[in-house]
Amino acid sequence: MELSRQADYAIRAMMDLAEIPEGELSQTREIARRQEIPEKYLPTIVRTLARAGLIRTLRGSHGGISLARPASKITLRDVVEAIDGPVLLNRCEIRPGECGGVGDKNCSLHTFWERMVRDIEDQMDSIDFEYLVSGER
Amino acid sequence: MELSRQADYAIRAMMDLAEIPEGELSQTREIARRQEIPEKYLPTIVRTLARAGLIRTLRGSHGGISLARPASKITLRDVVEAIDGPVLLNRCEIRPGECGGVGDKNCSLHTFWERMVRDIEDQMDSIDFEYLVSGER
DNA sequence: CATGTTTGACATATAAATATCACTATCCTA
DNA sequence: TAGGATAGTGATATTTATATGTCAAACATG
Repeated sequence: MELSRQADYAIRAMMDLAEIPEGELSQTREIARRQEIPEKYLPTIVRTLARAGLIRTLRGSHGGISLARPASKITLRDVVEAIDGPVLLNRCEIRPGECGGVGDKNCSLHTFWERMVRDIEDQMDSIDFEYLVSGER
Repeated sequence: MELSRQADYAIRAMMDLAEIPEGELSQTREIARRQEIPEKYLPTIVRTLARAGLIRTLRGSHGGISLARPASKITLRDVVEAIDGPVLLNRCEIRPGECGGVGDKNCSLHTFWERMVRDIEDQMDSIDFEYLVSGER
């Protein structure tokens, strides 16, 4: 069970953006270099983040990208779900009622995963990028 | 963030085994059919579980597989880690100290992931296959 | 308004996970 | 001890994730 590499890259790019003063732009090439993300790969990730409304982009000379709203208003979960979709889908959850549980009884596994997903979501909801960057909230 | 399909299959196969009386054997083909796991794929997963010491196998006519120890002594974490390895590795954890945190300060992200991994591990430790199958502990 | 710079989009390449196949080793039973 | 049934193993195919490359669109500046 791992976070996808794309999500990891996205989180670090967002942290990089959260470091600079609000409203200023960074170039993806610089972010990639600082965060050790493949230079040619980051644009693909940035596009997804932009479509999800998490960052703003500006083309052209002196263009770049920036957070679409204050770092304190963007959570880890926002970023992870923008990239990977909902947390921890397993087949048991995708098709409720057909849990693969033997017989007709309720699937204990299903119940367990539901609780765990909720916990993970709650924890990721509680972490915003201002905290990640400053260590304070 | 998802569980790998292999781990999902492995968990359901183990639940299937936990349903039958201790010591009796099941055939992988039957397990695959009941749990809707690709028939040709399950042997690959079974092999990993056997090497991890979680199941016993017997070849030949009337052969099959069974849990290597009582279902109450096998946890979800045992199975998930046998298949996928340690939980939730992200690059931040793989290379401590090089968190991609900007500057030299401690990486808040790192701290967060550590806590979350511990929580997930604890939850998966607390669920054994007897509970999963019977709903009781 | 021409030029250089930077992102957007899409096509392609590579790597990893998932799934299948063919063949071998082992075991039970007659 | 021969035959059939079952798992073991490694090779191969397929699908998905990751990464790169190419060119177009937008923008600032002179």
